[in-house]
Amino acid sequence: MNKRRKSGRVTLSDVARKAGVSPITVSRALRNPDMVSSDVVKRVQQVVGELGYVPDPAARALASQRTDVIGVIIPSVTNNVFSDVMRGIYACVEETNYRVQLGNSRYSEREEEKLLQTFISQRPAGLMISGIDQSHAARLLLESVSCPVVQIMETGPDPVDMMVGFSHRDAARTATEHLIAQGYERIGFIGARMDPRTARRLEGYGDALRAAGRYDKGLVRTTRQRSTVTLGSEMLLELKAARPDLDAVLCNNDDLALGALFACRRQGIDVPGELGICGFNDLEMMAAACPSITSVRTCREEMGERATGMLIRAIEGERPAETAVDLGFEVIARESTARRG
Amino acid sequence: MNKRRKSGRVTLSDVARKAGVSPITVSRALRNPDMVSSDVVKRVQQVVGELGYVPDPAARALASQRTDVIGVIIPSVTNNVFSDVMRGIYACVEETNYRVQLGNSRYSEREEEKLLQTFISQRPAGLMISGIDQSHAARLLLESVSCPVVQIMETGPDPVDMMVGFSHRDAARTATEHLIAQGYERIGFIGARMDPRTARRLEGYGDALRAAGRYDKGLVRTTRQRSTVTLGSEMLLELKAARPDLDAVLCNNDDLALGALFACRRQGIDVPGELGICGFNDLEMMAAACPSITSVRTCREEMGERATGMLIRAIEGERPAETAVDLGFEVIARESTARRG
DNA sequence: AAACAAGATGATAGCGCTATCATTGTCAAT
DNA sequence: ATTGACAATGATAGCGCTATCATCTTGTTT
Repeated sequence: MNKRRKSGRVTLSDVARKAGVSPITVSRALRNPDMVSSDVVKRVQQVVGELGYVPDPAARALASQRTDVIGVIIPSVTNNVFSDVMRGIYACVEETNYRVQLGNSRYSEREEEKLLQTFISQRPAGLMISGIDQSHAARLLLESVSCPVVQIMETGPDPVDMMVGFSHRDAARTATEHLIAQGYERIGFIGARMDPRTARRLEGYGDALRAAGRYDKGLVRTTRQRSTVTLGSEMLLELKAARPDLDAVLCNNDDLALGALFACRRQGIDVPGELGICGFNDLEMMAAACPSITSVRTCREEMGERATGMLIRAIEGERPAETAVDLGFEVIARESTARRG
Repeated sequence: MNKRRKSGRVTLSDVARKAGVSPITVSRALRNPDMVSSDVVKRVQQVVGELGYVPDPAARALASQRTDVIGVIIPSVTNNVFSDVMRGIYACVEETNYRVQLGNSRYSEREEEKLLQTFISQRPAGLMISGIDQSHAARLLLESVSCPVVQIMETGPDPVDMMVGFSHRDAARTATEHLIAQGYERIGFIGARMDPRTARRLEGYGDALRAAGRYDKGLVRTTRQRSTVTLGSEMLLELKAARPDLDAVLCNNDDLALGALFACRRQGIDVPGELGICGFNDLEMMAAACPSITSVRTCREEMGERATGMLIRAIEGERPAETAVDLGFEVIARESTARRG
């Protein structure tokens, strides 16, 4: 009777025994093959295959004080914007040995701090966090952590470590300037889920209109509700009812823009003649819509990829020269704002 | 000079020393408080707070042979359908101590097997996998694993362990019958990303039309491309060009349906008069569209929640009575198929 | 031939936790 | 008073891996 636990798992020692070398040599053959003669490496790999050995990540983490985990904290798993970023992250990570651990802060600072705590207790290889508006506590945690960190989605001064994003404020300003250039005069703003990025877009909208001497806060509608297409319809109708002179609207994101478009169709409001509509993010459907919808193209997938690439390079000791990358944006003008076109 | 490694981390022993008890007692106070006197528990918790102790999951995993990880394998992180399911999963998991580890198989069997292998090496507390069409190797892995397993998205005979989903075939059949009942006669099908679930929907479509004596394979268009709104427009136009007598179309999913709607608008095809359109999944935007689009409502979020709940209960030893849950579906009739209504 | 560097391998000792069994103290039953 | 049952706590020994230092080959240098 063996009273000791034992998991029944094939271990390094099993491989070592069968290959006729010591366990530590097997470890080296698998992790640092160039420290071991090439025929030993070959023999070890053969035995690994025969026995179906799979390393135990927990044991490795405990012994070496490090893991292959890249912790990613985003505020929403549902939002299209983040799922595009995730796609970029997975695309980049999948050809490496790193694993992604996803945390969902649900737009809550408390939740974010808790997640950070949990992640850090796992000694992650790297951390990725969305936004630049961490709470003080979260910021301290991030600064004290010993692994590389990338902030994504935005650019800003004073990165914790690295940063990949673009300026939401500039993007919204440019989009608003586009509406002005198209000859629209009373340009509204509708925004849902007012997170810090959305707030900065609203600022950019304000910048452009103030510069043109046309800012009117009665044309702005925001809500904390989660943004949906239906909500876009409702908000547009509400704004239009309150301000019948409204002749264009900058939407906080594409869902709202699509909702606004449908509302117009339903009410017989001509787009772009009677009302111009501009979205934000340029989801794929914007081009397909009828009329097609002007939007601000942002490189979401690329953002995930670049951030992951930088993180992995930093983990492996090659700190990139440029630690803050601005991926920019582009206003894609389409039918929905083609008043003079 | 201490040559031993040491991570600088606060450990159980530090807490034990300060609280004046043995490490194992601290462990018990935290994991099984009812095995320890209540004042010791209180004292330990106090010290944990003062020292900021956070348990090391790797050490725990190694010593106890188990983790709090729930492995989830889905084919796509971008697809709206899965992100709704994910939302349900996270909603359920976030109030527990389990963690989700997400794996993205990208619709590849190889990838799925690899992920399964990786997950299993981590001794997960439970596994969730989408679909019922695992490869033989994956099936063997799942059957040999010692933790509970839930298959989601579909129902079918012969679950590995537990199952939560609905019948895609029945759903598509019912949707097709709805089109027939609305008086449509030449009903087409457009489908992208032909995964097993999509294939079963196509079968359901065929079932209904064959039963009505109206099946015509020339009315079916499928592609392996990933589905997008733009693709929906293209496929509809192509099908309509090839078969001008087409008077309704069942779309494999809502993106395609939306694309089809936009294409009709662009071509001046009247919906629902000249063409009926039915989607699948009932994404939120279907109700907001103009005309609103008929679709098959599926309980994606609930599916994630139920599956996670069942998994956690099984992990904790309470095997649910019902191991295969059919969540059903509902055809939501809207304007896009209201030819007689 | 002696001395040494570099390369390959091994022995040892943990990483931070928990399973297991052993010990102690307490109280009711005999 | 003696016994046993039970509750609370502790001592010990790993879980499967790798960091560290030690040893043993080689080939190279003078």
